[in-house]
Amino acid sequence: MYARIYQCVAQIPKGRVSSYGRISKLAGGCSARQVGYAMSALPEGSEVPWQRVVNSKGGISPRSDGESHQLQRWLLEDEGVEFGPDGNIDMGRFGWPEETPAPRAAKGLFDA
DNA sequence: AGATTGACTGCAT
DNA sequence: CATGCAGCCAATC
Repeated sequence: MYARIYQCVAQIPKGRVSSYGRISKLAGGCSARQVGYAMSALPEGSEVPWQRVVNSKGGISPRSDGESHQLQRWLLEDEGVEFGPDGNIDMGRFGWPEETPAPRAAKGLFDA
């Protein structure tokens, strides 16, 4: 069912993250909710890097667990993803796909 | 079968 | 800049 979503999530390169909305579009035009729903329904032993899926703010959405979101952040940091002071990820650097306006600042960050 | 919820998103106030 | 509301599609009750 969610195979499409899981597949898209699995396509996220290591050290990158994507938002529900993007995944939903990549998944075939579903809604972001279905992505989140799929994540909630995601089995524990899944090979799907659900941790790379974040909200539009590039941050982690607190779910029912209350602790898993911290684990998610930990996993992302372990992959090389850098979190901002607001607990958000720089979509200009780690966002995937890089369809962001890519301000010249982001380019500099890449080189930096 | 109808109503409600859901790890969301974007625009409007 | 923070809160509110409507849209989205699918699953669960």
